Amino acid sequence: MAVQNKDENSLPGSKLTIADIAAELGVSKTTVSRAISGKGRIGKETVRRVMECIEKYNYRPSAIAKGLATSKTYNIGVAFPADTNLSSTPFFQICLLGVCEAAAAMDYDVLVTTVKENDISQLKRIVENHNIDGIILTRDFMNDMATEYLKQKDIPFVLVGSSEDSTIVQVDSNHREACEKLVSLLLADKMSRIALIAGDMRHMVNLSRCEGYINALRSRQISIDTELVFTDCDSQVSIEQAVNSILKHQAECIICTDDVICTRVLSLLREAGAHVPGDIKVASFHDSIYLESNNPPVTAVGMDVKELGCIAGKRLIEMLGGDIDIHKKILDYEIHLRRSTQ
Amino acid sequence: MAVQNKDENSLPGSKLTIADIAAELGVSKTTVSRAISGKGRIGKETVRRVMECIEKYNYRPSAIAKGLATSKTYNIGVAFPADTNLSSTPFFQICLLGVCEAAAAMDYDVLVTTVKENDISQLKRIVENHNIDGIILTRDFMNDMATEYLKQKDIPFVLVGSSEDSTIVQVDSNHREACEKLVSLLLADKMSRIALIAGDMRHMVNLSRCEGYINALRSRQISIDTELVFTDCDSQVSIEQAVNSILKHQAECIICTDDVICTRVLSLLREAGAHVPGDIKVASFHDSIYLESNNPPVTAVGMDVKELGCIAGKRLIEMLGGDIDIHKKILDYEIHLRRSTQ
DNA sequence: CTGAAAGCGCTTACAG
DNA sequence: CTGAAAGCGCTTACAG
Repeated sequence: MAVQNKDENSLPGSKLTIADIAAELGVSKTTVSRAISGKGRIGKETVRRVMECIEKYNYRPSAIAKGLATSKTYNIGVAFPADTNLSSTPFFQICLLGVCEAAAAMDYDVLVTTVKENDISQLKRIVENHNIDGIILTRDFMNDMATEYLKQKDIPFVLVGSSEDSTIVQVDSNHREACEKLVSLLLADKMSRIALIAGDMRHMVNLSRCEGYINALRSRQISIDTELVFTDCDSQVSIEQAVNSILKHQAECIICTDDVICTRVLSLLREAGAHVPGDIKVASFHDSIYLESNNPPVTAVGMDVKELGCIAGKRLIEMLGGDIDIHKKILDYEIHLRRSTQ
Repeated sequence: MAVQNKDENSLPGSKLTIADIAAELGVSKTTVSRAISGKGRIGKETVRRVMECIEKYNYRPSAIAKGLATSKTYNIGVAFPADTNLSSTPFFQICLLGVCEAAAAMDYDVLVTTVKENDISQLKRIVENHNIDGIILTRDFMNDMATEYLKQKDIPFVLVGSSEDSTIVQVDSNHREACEKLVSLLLADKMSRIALIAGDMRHMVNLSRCEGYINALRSRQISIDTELVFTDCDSQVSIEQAVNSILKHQAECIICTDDVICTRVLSLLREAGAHVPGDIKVASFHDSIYLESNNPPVTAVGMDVKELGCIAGKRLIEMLGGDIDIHKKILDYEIHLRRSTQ
C-alpha cells in the first residue's frame, strides 16, 4: 500500500511528472510530450491512451519546466499605475480582468507589476528576472519611461491607450471622435456655451478628448472661450476653481473627461445650489459605476474597458507567436444620452 | 567587433546566463551561484569580484531556471473576484497593490487569477500548472469553494478577511468591533433609532459588521427594530426598498456596510428630499474615494486596505519559508466622525 | 510512428 | 573555500 497517496488514483509520489505518465503507459517521455502538444507525428491510438491516462491521474505539465525548455515563460505582465490619484479608478481593474480572460484562453498567466510616473523599478525587476514574455501598459503617458525602457530592451508590449509613436502596438477607443460627437450632439440640441474640465494633459486620452471638444466647436464656427476650458484638473482644488469659473461665466453644460472628475463636479454643483439639468447640464466619459446611482442619470460616453483589456491581451500573445502586424486597434464607443443633459 | 551586442558591456550573445559570468571570471557556475545567493562557504574577495561582474554586465539570474532547480516558482497568486457587482470596488485593487509591494520586497512576483462565486476553474488552472507557491484570497465567502479546494490540494494560502475555520491563516480588520464602536459613538450622541443597510451576508465582513451593530444596541438595552435592519442589499432595488422603509419608520441615522451602498443611499435620500444630516444622518465603512467628494463629508470607518494586502503578502511568503504560525492577524481601524452624523 | 539523448539555466549534495 | 556533476521537468532535433 502506497503511503504518500492522497487519492486512490495517484501514482506513487505526490507530484506527477511526465516521466510518471510515460512509465505508467510504458512509452517514452517524448511520446507523452508529443501527445500533449500535438506536435510531431504520433499515432492516434497513442494520443488517446496518453490523454486517458493524464485524465485519470489529473496530470498537468509544469509550466515552469516547459518554460525553461522553450525559453518562454507563458506569463504576460500588466503594469498597474500605483500613483495614488489613479489607483482607485475602476478602469485598470476592469482592464486587468479583460487581460486575464484573454490570457487564460491561451493558457498564459498574468503577472502584475506596478509603475509610477517616475519609477519603473518594479517593471524593470520583472523583466530582468526573465519572468514575462511581454507586457501590457495600461496608461498612455507622453514621453513615458516605461515605453522607452521596453523598446530599448526589445520586450514586446501593447499599450492600452494611444501614442504618437506609430511603432507601438496600441489598443484604444477613439476618444477624440467620441468627444467630438458628444459635443456635436449637445450643440445640435440648442446649447452653445459648453465648458470642459479635463484631467492630466500628459495623458493622451485627455489630450484626445480635448481635441474632440475643440473640433466640435470649430466645425460649428464657435470660438473657444478660455474661461470655459480647464485642463490638468486632477486635484479637488483645481476642479473647484474650474466649477466656480464655469458657473460665473454661465456655461450651459460641463463636459468632464472622466467619471472621477464628474463625481466631484456634481457634488460641487449641488453645494453651489446649481440644479442639474435645470441650471446646468453635465456629461462625462467612461460611464463607470461611479455615476451609476446618480440622480439625475448622467449622459456619458461608454467604452467597453474589459474588452479593451481582452483585445490587448490577445494582441500581445499573437505578437509573441510571431505576428508582427503593428496596426492600432480602435474599439467602438457608445454615447448614452441621459437626463443630465436634457 | 561583436555584432549582437546592444551595449558596449555585453558579453557575446544576447541573454546572459550564469555560465557566461562564470566563464568571464574564470570560476565555476557553482561559485557564481553561491556568491549571489550567499549560501555555502565562499571567499569575500570572490563574492566581490562576482558582484562587480554581475553589475558590469547587468546580469540577472533567470527566475524560471531557479524555480525549476529549487521546485519553487517564486510567484504568489492573488484571486480577484470577477463577479460584476464586486469587480468595481476599489478594495481589491488597493489590496492587490499592497500584495505587490510585499512581494517585490522579497523578490516574489504576483500572478493574478479571477474567481467567481461558483467558478474556480481559473484558480485551478493556475495551481495545476504549478505556477504559484501559494495564494491570497481577497474575499471571505462562507463555505467558499476556493478555500475548500486549496485545503484539499494542500496549497498554502492566506485569506484577506475572516473565516470561522481557525486552520485558515487570516488577515483582517476588526469589523465587528469597529461597527460596534461606531454605533456606540452615535448612540452616545443622543441618537437611538439607528438603521442598518448591509450587503451580501454570505460574506463574513458583512456578517461581522452586523454583529457589531447588534452588540452596540444590546449593550444599551435597545431592542432591534426589524424595520430598520436590512441585509443582503446588493441591488439597486433592495437598497431603494430599504431606504424607503427606513424613512417611513423615521430612523435618525443609517449605517451602510460599504461605500458603494452608501453612495446609493445618499443619492436616494437626495431624491426623496431628505437632507443629510438635518433630516437623517449617514455613516459608512471603508472610507474610499467613492465618498471623498460628497457634501457633507461622510462619517466612516477607515481601514488601511493596502496595508491589509501587504501584510497578507508578507505572511504568505513567510509561510512558504516554513513559518507555520497560523494566528489571525488583526489590523487597526479608525473612525472618522464627520458632518454627515452631526 | 517512436525513443534516446542533449539541453534550457539554475541549485546543491558531494568530494576535494 | 571551490568545482564537477547530477538533477529540477520539460522539449526537440536526430536517428531509427
